[in-house]
Amino acid sequence: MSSSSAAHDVSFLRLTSLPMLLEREIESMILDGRLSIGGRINENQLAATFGVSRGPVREALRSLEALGLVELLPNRGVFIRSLDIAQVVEMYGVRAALFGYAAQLLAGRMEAGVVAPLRAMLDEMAEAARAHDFDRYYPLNFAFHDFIVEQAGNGVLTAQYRGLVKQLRLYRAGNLMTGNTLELSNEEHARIVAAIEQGDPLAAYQTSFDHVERGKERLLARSVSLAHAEERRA
Amino acid sequence: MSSSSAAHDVSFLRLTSLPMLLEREIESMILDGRLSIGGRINENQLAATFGVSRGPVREALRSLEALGLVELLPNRGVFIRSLDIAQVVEMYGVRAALFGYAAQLLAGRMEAGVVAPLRAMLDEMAEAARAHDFDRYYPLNFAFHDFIVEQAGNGVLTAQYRGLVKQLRLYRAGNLMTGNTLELSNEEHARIVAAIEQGDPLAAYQTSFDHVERGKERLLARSVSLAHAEERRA
DNA sequence: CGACATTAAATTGTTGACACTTTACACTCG
DNA sequence: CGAGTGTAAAGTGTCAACAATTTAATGTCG
Repeated sequence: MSSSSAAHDVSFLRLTSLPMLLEREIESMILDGRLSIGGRINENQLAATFGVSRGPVREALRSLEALGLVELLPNRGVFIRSLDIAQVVEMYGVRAALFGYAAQLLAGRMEAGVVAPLRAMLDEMAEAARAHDFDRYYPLNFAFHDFIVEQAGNGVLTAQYRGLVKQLRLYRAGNLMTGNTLELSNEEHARIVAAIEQGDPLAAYQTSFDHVERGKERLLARSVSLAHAEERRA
Repeated sequence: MSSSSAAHDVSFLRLTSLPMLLEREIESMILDGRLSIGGRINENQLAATFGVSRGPVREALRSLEALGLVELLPNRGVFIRSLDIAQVVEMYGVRAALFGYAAQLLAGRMEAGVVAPLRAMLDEMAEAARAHDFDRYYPLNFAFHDFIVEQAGNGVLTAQYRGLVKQLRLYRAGNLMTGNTLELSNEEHARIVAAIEQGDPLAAYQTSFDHVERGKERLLARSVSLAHAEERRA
C-alpha cells in the first residue's frame, strides 16, 4: 500500500474562498440571464455589488473564462460569451460522443437499481409528452441524461459533460421542442434504455449518440427557420 | 446578413496579457517538470522569479486550476496536481471516447489529402517499431493521434482532447512502451486508418476507441508491476 | 522524553492607490 | 454638415501594503 494514499482526508475545513464564492455567484448570474449574453462585465460595478475589491472578482472571472462562460479581451474587458450556431453544433457533437460513451459504460457494468429509475423517468416523460407539456418534460429529460452520465461511474466524464451542458446554456434559442417532437424524443430514450438493459455497449453508444445528434438537427432546423423569419422581418 | 458578423476582425492587437503569459510559462514549467508534481507553489517566490507582483500570478493560477493542472486549497496554497491511477484510468476512458469520435467524424467526411499523410506516418512508425526505437516512435504516435483529431474539423473536440492529453502528462509513469508493444500499437493504427479510408464511421469509432483502451490496459499492467516492485523493495 | 500549549515566522487573502489603455465626447476644420 | 482630431472620463492592469491564516519553532509541563 502506498504511503501517499491517505485513508482519511481532512481538507473539508474551509474548503471555500471568496473567489470561488464569487465564481459561483457570477456563474448563476450569467446562466439565469441576470447578465445579458454578449454584454460586458464592469469589474468596478460587480465588485461594488458584492462589497469586495476587484482582486477576487478578477480571479473569479479568470476561472469562468477557462470554463468557457466569459471571454477576456485584454484592456477591453470581460464579456459574457456568446455562441454562434457553428459552435453550438460542434458542442452538440462532443456532447453526443460523451453521452454515448456514458451509455456505453453503463451498458457494460450493469448493476441492480439502475434500470428501474430509468424506466420510471421514461414513463413520466411519456405522460408529459402525450400532454404536450414541455415544462414538465424538460426537467425530466435533463434528469434522464444526467442520471445516465452520473451512473456511468466516471467522474472525469461527468465533469466534462456537465461543463459542456453548462456552456450550451449560453445559447438561448434551442431549448424548445414543439408538438410531437417530445414523443419522438422519448422513443429514442426507450431505445437507449433497452440497449443498456440488454448490456449491449455498442448499441447503447449508437442509440445515445444518435439521440443527441437528432436533438442537434431539431435545433438546427428550428434555428434555420428562425433565421428565415429574421430575414423576412428585415 | 447580420451586422454583427464583421468581415475582418482586428482583435489581434494586444491579444495577450501578463496573466496569460504567466499562465503559459507556469504551465510549461509544470509540464517540463521544473515544478515537481504534488509540490507546492510559492506565490511570492514565483512572482519574484518573473519580476512581477502576486496579482497577475494569482490570476494565472486560477486559470491553471480550471485547466486541471493545479489544485487550490484555500489558505493553504497552490499545489501541482498529482493524479492517482484511478483518475488516469477515467481520463483514458474519456480520451478514448473523444478520439473515437474524432475518427468517426473523419470517416464520415473524407476529403482528399487526409489518408496520404496518415499512411506516411503509419510507415514511419512501422519502421521505428521494427527498430524498437521508442524515442522515434513516440512523437510520431502523438502526431498521428493529434492529426486525426485536428482533421476531424471540430474545434471544441480538439480543445477538449488536447486539454485532456495535457492533464495526462501529469502522470509520469506510463509514457513507456517496451518490446513489441510498439508493433502491436501500430497494427491498431493501421486498422483505424483502414476504417477511415473505407468511410465506415462506426468501425472508425470502435477501432480508435479500442486502441486507446488497449493503451490504458498496457499502462495499467505496467503500473501494477511497478507497484509490485515497490512492494518488494519495501 | 513526549505531548501540548505558546509564540514567531512565513504565506496566503484582500484592499486601495496609481499607471496605462480604451472609449466617449466635444471641438475644429474642410 | 460630416470627417477627423484632441481631450476628458471611464475602465482595466499592476503594484505594494496591510490583515488574516497557517505553519514552524520554541518552550513548558506531565
